[in-house]
This record gives sequence, C-alpha cells and structure tokens, in this order.
Amino acid sequence: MSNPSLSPRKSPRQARSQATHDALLQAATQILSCEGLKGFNTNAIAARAGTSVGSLYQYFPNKDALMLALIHRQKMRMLRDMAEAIDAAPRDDLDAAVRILIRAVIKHSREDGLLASAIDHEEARLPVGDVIDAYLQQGSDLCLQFFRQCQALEGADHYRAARTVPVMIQAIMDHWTASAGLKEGDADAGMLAVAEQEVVQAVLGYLRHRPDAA
Amino acid sequence: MSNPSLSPRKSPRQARSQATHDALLQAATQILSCEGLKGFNTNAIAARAGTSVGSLYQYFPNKDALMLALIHRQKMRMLRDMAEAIDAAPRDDLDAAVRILIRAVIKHSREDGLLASAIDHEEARLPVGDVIDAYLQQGSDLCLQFFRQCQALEGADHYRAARTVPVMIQAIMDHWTASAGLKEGDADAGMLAVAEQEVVQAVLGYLRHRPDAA
Amino acid sequence: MSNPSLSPRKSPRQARSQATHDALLQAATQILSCEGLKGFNTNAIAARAGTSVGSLYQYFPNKDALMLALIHRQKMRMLRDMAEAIDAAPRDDLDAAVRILIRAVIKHSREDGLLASAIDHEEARLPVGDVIDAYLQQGSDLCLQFFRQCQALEGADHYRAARTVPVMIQAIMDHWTASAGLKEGDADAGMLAVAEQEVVQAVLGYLRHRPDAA
Amino acid sequence: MSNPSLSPRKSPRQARSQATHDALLQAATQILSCEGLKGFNTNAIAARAGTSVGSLYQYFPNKDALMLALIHRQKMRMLRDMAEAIDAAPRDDLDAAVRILIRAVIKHSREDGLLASAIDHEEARLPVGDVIDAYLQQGSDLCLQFFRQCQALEGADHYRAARTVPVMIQAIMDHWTASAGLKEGDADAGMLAVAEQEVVQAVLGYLRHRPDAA
DNA sequence: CATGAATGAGTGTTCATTCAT
DNA sequence: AATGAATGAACACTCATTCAT
Repeated sequence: MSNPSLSPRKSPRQARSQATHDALLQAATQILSCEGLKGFNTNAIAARAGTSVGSLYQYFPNKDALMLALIHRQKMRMLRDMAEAIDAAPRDDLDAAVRILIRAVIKHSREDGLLASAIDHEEARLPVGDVIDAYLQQGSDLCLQFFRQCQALEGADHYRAARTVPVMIQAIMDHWTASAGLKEGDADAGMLAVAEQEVVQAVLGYLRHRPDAA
Repeated sequence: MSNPSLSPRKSPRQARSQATHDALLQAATQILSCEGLKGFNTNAIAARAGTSVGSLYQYFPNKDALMLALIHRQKMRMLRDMAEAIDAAPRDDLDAAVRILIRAVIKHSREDGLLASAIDHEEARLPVGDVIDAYLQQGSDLCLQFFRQCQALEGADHYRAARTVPVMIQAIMDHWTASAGLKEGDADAGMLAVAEQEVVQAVLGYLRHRPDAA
Repeated sequence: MSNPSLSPRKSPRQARSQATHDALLQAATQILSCEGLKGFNTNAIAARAGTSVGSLYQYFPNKDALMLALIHRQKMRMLRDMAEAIDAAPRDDLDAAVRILIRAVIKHSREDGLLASAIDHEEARLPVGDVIDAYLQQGSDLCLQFFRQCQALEGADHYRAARTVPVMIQAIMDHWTASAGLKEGDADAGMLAVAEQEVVQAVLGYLRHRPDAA
Repeated sequence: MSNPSLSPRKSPRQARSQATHDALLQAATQILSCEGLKGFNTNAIAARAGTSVGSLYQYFPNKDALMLALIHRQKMRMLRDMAEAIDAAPRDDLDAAVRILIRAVIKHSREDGLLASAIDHEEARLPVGDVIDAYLQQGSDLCLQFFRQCQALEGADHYRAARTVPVMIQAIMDHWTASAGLKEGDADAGMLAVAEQEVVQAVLGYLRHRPDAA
C-alpha cells in the first residue's frame, strides 16, 4: 500500500525549500476550501502559491501525492491539537474536559465543508486505507488517554468508546456549524454554543449510559 | 437558488424514457461508488448505462444536473426508508425502535464510502444549499414523529434532538461499517452488530442524559 | 455542379406539405437573422417551425439543401421585387426611377446583417457557383431592361453597367442601413434618406460619368 | 463592449511566442479561406499552425477571441495599405490616385470570398460593433485625407463621401474579382483591368456628379 | 407521413505532466 | 533549482442524421 509514487519527492532541508513546500500546501488547502475538488488543479495551486508548476513537481511527484501531503498535514494538526487539549483538560471535571476537547476539534471541523468533504472523498479514493487507519488509531489512542485521566468509562468498552466518541464529536459539530454557516443572520456564536451543548450531551450521555437491563 | 440550468430537461412520461433515465442514474451511482468523482464523466456514465452521451443530455441539461438528480434520488430513498422504519417501530420499546431505525439508515450509510463522500462534496459545492436543507428538515421531521410515538424526550429540546440524532446514527454507522469494509477478513456481521450496539448506546444515552446540575 | 444531393427531396404538391415547407424556410430565415450561422441547426429550425426534425428531412435531404432553398427563396424574392420596381418606374425620370429601384433593393439589404452575411458565406462555401451566377445574370438582365427603358447609358458598356450598378446599390445601402442600426438614437428614417441619396448620387454619377479624356 | 473574455490572453514578448502567435493567426486565415467557417475549428487550426490546441489556448482565451484577433489583423493590414497608397498617390491626378488606392484595396478584397464573407458574418455576430465602427472610422478618416490632398470634393459632403467611397471600391472590386475567380479560364488580368475601370468610373462619377437641379 | 428519441462523431476547452531554457 | 511554454489525452457538450413507433 505504501505506493512509492505517492511519497514526497524530497525532504526539504533548506529554509527556502521548506517555505515553497508549505506555500504549496497552503495554497492547495485554500483552493480546496473555496472551490472544492473542481478547482483543485496543479496550475492554479502553483499560481496561488506564487511559484510555477515546475516547482510543484519538484516537491511532489504528482497531484495525488500533493493531496496526500495535504491530508497528512490536516491529520497531524488535528492530532496535535487534540493532544494539547487533552493535556490542558481538567482531570476531575468530565463536562469541562469534553468541552475543551470539542474546542480543539472545532478548528478542524466542517467549518469549511468543501475542504472536509474533499479530504473525505480523496481518503476513500486513494489507495491509502492503512495510512488513514493509522491516523484513526492515533486519535483513538489519544481518546483512550483522555478517558483514563478523567476516569470516565469505568466499566465500559474502552476500545469501542475511543472510536465512537471522536466520530460523534466530529459529526455533530459538523452538522451544527454547517447550519450556522447557512443562516448567516444568526449569530454564529449562538449556533456554536448550541453545537457545543449538543456534543457534550451526546458524549456524556454515551459514556454514562447503562443499557436498560441487557 | 432554483437554478433552471440544474433542473431536469424533460420529465420522461413513456416507459422507455423512464427506463433510460433510471439506467443513467443507476450507472452514475455505480461509477461514483467504484471510482469516485474522478471516474464520474458523462461518456463513461452513458456507456455503462448502455446508451449514448446524446441520450444523457436529453434527460439532463448538464453533468451537475445529473449529479443533483442522483443526490435527490438517494435522499428520497433514505427518507422513504426512514418513514417505513418509523411506521414499523414498536411504540413502547425505545431500544428496539432505535434498532429498527438504524437498520433503515444502514442501507444508505457509508457502506460505500466513495458514493457518500462524493455526494457530501457535491452538495457543498453546488449552489443548492436550500434544497439540501429541505431534505434535512424532512429527516428531522420524521425524527420528531419518532420521538413522539415513543414518548422519548419528555423534557428535552425536540428541535435540537431531531437534528442531532440522525447525524449521530449516520456518523457512527459510517465509521464502523467503513472499518468493517477495510478489514475484510472480519465477519462483517460481527462488525455490524458492534456498530448497531454503539449507535443504540449513543442515541439512548443522548436522549436520556440529564446534564449534571444545569 | 448540380449536385443531386442538394436538390429538394420532393416537390410538395399538397397544401399541407407546402405549408410545412414554407414554415421551415421561414423558421430558418428567422434563426439566421437572430443568431447567425452558429444558431442555425436543424433541431432549432424544426422546433421554431413547429414541426419535428424528421419532417425537416422529408423536405430537405440535408442541411445544405435547406440552406440552398433558403438562398433560392431570397434571390427569387429579390428578383421579383426588382422586376416589379422596374415595371413601376417612370420612363422619363432617371433619378426617380433609380429611387424606386433602390426601395425595392432595400427590403432585402443588410437591414439584417446576420442573414445577409450568412447567405454570402454559404454561397461561397457551397459548390453552387453556377447557380449563383444564374441569379446574378437574371439581376443583370433586369438591370439592362431598366437602362433600356430609361434610355440611360447611351454610349456606355451595358453589360458592365448591368453588373456594377446592382452591386453599388446593394453595398451602399448595406453600409448606411447598418450604420443606422448601430446608432439607434438616430432616426432610422433620416439615415435611410441619407442612404438613398448616396445611392442615387453614386448610380447617376456612374452612369453619366465620361472619363476625362481617355 | 470590451468583453474581457474576448481579449487576447497574453501579449507575447519573446520571439518564439510571437512566432507561434502569428502561425496560429495565419493558419486560421488559411483555413477560413479554404474551408470557410465550417472548417474553422481549434484543433484543425492548431494542427495547421504546427502546434497543439493547448498552445492555442495559451494565446487566446477562446475561439471567438482568435476570430477577433484575425479580424483585427486583417483590418489593420487594410488600413496600413490604404495609408501607404494614399501617401504614394499623385496629388494632381485624381484618376491615377484612385487607381493606386484601388490596387491597395484589391489585396484585401474578396480575392478569396470565403475569408471575406466569414469575417463579415463574424463581425455581425460578435458583440463588438463599436470596435468595428472604429475601424470604419479610421478608413473614413484616411479617405478624407485622400480627398483633401487631391482637392476632390470641392463642394460635396466630405463626411458622407468618406464613408461611401470605400464601400463602393470594396464592393465593386469584390464583385468583379469574384467573377474572375469563377471563370478560371479567363485571363484574371483582363478581369482585373475591367474591375479597376469600373471602380474608377464609379468613384469619379460619384465624386463629380452634381444632382440634376437640386 | 409525422414524430422525437437515439446515436456518436465532432468540437471547444481543460489540465496533468514534461522539458528546454 | 526555477520557470512557464508546450503537449495532447480526456472531458463536457452539440448536432446532423436515422429509424422505430
């Protein structure tokens, strides 16, 4: 699965190289956000990054590799922010802790739906299921750590919860923030508060729920 | 928003026409499932549907209109299946009722992730936010009806719950069924049972959870 | 040159047939006037004529044949109007006679430039130079008759004049009426008067001019 | 009217670019001459120019822009040749001066009718009436200058004459050279002499004619 | 005869990728 | 290394023509 043609062409050592590399990824992200996959073409990306197509192909062997690098960057940022939030979360207040976690996730959520859905789709299309799984596993591990330090989930299945909870957070946030985006008259802030409240309710409900009698 | 260039070109009255129309939508769905947006081109769709490009353009004014018709069909099927499930659900057993609802959703869930993510992305890209909102509202209305007949949600905010619950169901199902898809050795059946259990726990937990002291 | 594939497919005897035939030619003329050669396609023509493409192909073996029929009709109308004007023209007042001739030409001039230029171009493109020449000859013959009855051109070369004069009339009218069309604020009537005056001056000047000393 | 989608995409600075640009315009002109608007397609043009379609679209944003550039080039050449002829024309011999002017016009006349009529039609179809008017005005200005230096037109309306005369020249030349083209057996030279003679007669007649009594 | 759905070659345009400079 | 002109396969869409009904 680790197709060699999808790995970055060179590891940029010099600052100048690194800058171009970053500019390309940022430009790609911006275009994906504004225009979606339809506007995502190498010429446009290079132009927006202030370089040339030729340079783009110095850093990425092809378009898919660029896409993957972009996905990687997004995932890494997400994991980093999650880890920071978990570090910063209070040990004794699950409600507050969940809220902090949520605020970390929100930065990467479908606040801009074109980017998120594009990444989703490309993840599914490209032959990199195992890489994506690894990100998922890292998120799940972070979540486990979170549960442990909050003493949540006394009797429950940690493994499952560590998968289900991030998914819930992401999905509910996506839904409510997308709604916020549509009705621009509404105070986004108000909608965000609702979103947060719903997520807290869902997560805490899930964690604390004991099935009826089963 | 009701852009005329996106509405179907002619409403097929005769059986033959209807058949071609359906074949095109089905072919489009298949291609999206197998190859994603990258393989989604009008020539391929027509070929797979067993017709010609010309015919495709007799039924749809352009590619986006075809995409929209496809989205419409998926949404409608989903709503129809949800409605049927709600009708069939027992009135006095929330747990069982939720399971029936879930099994309706599962048919349309990310059992095939390329199709679902493609639809997500195109929904976001096309200028049809209001149409999508209408589908969402119908789903939400169905959900409200479900709560009412199960006497769930005594004191909670019906409006919010009717939005959040379908999102939760969909997302959790997507995640666990996608995992099932990846590790094909695993018994899909087992994974589905896990998925179902997780969703039940999440939904019931969300509905029954009373915030700590607030 | 009289390519059989360009001659009309059947001579419509019945009234109904004749009506459809005419409707098609009229629709074709209208489309050529409004949209030029770019909008000139068989489907659009049939639709505007209120019939089906199938019927169009009953009357004309192909698109070029339709175009030729259209050209033929325009030429015939022009010749008929010229002949009528010449009949009606006074025998003893060249100036007045020329004005009457002009008013006949004007009905077919580039008052609508898209039609005229389209016909020009198709005349040149299609392998029907001899047919076009025949029309030209008929126009020229009419012109000769005109000169004879007005006793213009005592000593001049009748043959040449009968060619040159219609061309002059057509071209000058086209130019000034096109100008009128552009500046819509101007009274078209005023511009038409200018056009007429210019043509009279040109024609009479040409007819009466005796080269310096050669 | 200065529709940005019709203006050239980049102004070629380097010699290589300029060469390609010119080759494209020349190829387009040739195709228009040989096959008319029907054969005027971007792939054929690029092929004949010895480049690729992609390159064509680097220089022209679309087909219409290429057409316009071609029109522009033809008009400019015509104006340049007219200006040169006027400079070279004798000041004291109107007959000779007119002949020189004619020989300038002849190079651009309907020596090849498909090109000329195609340009006519596209001028009328494209939304560039004001640009075309500007060319017309420049031609008219040149003509005025011609009249002035030849002391023609003592009492007449300069403005009108400066419009009518070029039109007459062009039209009469077109007619007679087209005739020459058709009957290829005839000595073209002979026909050209006739054409020239007719134009001289028409122009001088027009300029010198004094209406009967008005 | 009339209809209009069906066909598919053809056309305008884009864009990933290469390579001479 | 960086550039951006060049390439041409691929794609969206059109339209002349046919033919089953």
